[in-house]
Amino acid sequence: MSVPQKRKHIRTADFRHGAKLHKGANGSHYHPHKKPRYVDLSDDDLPQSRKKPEMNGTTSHHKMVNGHTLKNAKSKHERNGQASPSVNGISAGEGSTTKKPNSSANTQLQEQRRQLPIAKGMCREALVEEIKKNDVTVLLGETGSGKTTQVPQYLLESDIAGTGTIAVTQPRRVAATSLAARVSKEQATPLGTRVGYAVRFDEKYTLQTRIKYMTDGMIVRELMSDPLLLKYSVIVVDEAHERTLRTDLLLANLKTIQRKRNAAEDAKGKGKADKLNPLKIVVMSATLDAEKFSRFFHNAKIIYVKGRQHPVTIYHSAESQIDYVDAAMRTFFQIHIDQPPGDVLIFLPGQEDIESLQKSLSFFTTHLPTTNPSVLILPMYASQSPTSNAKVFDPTPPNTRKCILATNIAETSITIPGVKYVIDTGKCKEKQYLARDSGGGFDTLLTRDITKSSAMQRAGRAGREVRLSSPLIPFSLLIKHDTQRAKAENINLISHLPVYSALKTLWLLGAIDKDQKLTPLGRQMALFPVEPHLSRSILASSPTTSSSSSSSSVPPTSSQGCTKELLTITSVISSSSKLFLDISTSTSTSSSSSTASARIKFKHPSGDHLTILNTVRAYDDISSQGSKHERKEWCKKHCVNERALTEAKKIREQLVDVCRKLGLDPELSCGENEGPVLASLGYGLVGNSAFLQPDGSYKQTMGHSIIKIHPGSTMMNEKVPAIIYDELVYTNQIYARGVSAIGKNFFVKHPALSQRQA
DNA sequence: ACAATGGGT
Repeated sequence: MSVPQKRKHIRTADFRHGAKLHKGANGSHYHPHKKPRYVDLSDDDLPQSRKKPEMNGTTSHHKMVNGHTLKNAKSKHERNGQASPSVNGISAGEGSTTKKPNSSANTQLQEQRRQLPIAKGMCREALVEEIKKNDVTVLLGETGSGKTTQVPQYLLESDIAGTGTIAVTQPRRVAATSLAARVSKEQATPLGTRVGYAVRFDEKYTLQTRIKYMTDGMIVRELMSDPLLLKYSVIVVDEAHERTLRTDLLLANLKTIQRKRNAAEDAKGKGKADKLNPLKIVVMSATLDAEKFSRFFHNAKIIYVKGRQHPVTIYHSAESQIDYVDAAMRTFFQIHIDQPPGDVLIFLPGQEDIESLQKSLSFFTTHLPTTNPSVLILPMYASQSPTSNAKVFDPTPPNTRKCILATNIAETSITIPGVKYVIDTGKCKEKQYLARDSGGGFDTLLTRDITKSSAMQRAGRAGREVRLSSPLIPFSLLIKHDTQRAKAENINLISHLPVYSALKTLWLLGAIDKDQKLTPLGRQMALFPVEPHLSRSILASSPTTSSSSSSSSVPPTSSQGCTKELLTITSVISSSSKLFLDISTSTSTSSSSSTASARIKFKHPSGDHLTILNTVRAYDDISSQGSKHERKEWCKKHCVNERALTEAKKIREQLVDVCRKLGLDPELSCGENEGPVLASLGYGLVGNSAFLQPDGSYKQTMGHSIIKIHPGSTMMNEKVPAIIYDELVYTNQIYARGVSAIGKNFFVKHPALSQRQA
């Protein structure tokens, strides 16, 4: 089989997410000119050696010695398993610690556990031994090795965890919940007892829970109330290679926490320190990034675990696919008509593509001869309800082929039973920051090609894969191209720009001071689980706090409190789904007018923010009087998305809790006098402001870009001297979304802006 | 003159 060559991308996100902005748990802070104390985890120092193994990365049959441990990853070639024979065969290690099966289903489950690569040979013993010996262990496990489900159980079944909880962090919600369900079954205990999970708005665990799967964002939140994470005796950071800001932040904090806790343990005998339980850290990664994590933790031991149980056959499309949705559809039918039973998983970049493919698939499947099995199409993406996402795990009905259309939500750590074929469009979406200096100054969400490790992860979801990306681009050419680009744009500068920009925003909001130290205001802001500009707006709505904490960069406070209103508006803005729905079925002209009329009904002359407030107030009126049915009808009639409102309500409850903790009155209301609402929003959105230009467009106050008001805004046809907006979206032009008119005077008074204009 | 949204709290 030929070795497919895959494009190596410069990932802007890696620069943005570089490990440089981290604040240590001890309050240390970022200095742009200082080198970080710890080894840089970002890709800036990407060694040449990494590229070479990657070329072999997609070969389907990795041969790796089971349980083979290497200190500090010195011999990289061994990882490609050149010709090392596998030493399977000795199925030791399952004797004494295995639970007694209590049913035939459980017997089967335990047999499956024993068949996992990680359970074979001496792997389990070696693993437990190493983790016992070392404070930090880096585990490089290939897809399908079983590390995510088994390692926590091994830790539990040995005495490593003591009486504490084992936390296993995941980058995705569905992964955390479905893993907990799976491992619960393997432990033969009800979900939420011995094995549980915690994701936002949904948790199932008790104080007795020993293994807790959770999203990394969740544990980062817990860090604020429990800075040493004393609840946990072992923290397993899974999918560490995903490298988001959160995982980097978590790893940086864990290093500090471990130093404190384990030092206290050493000093215990001398009676110096309080009794702190020591912390074990296990970092699990599916890619060769393991070396970086090892270096970060003072050359922690790296353990390699062999991968998948069944070889994956990868088919590439013969040529580059431009219309990848169409290509995915044609590939699906090739599989459906020619191939034996087995469910299909299709990876697509976003909701829009998923919906469009769903439409065409369901159209064509109804026209198939009845001799074919029927097709059950199941979409899966984060902004869909958890219940709908959970449907993909249901068993496939008889004489049916399940076809799952997923974003990268399904990329890691989930196993969908029955999936035998994966069709990968090779695309994903990612937020990228477009630096001010290159005409931007805002985030973009663009479709791009996936990375090599993503491709491997996706392939790992099944036994067979059809990949629609083109393998024809010569690898060497791309490296050259990337180097040129890096040179042209001055890579070092680029890597720092977003950081500077983020710091500037925080400074503008008063969250950090000139030395980049978190201010008391910033500390309060961080407690709210919303974007900084929104938490700043909430705090501005309470007269007492903003006057007491106001620094020189903050204008005088509004006289009247309006926290109640701000909580409503910011929770709706934070919701992941849109408040107003467009019914874009067949009648395009009439539907757009009906959406418009729905908005006009609640439209507030000042713009979208108070329109949101009007809508929620109207909805609350209806729900307090009417039945559930009437409420639904009302939403339908006014093109209001009830899911956005229910999600906003849950977010609002969280925000209310934070307010109470801070001693703010969440009921503080300005009633019908809505002036203070916009004034408060202005505090947070000061960087998101623009002035009217003679030609009717707007120009950023804090950037050079010309922007237009988004056609979905109530302000679309209005010409006002100045606006604030929630965000910019970049499509053919730069559009401002969530727009309100604001008095020009507010900004003239703002020191940060007047300074700039002077 | 025309609307593009991955993942996480």
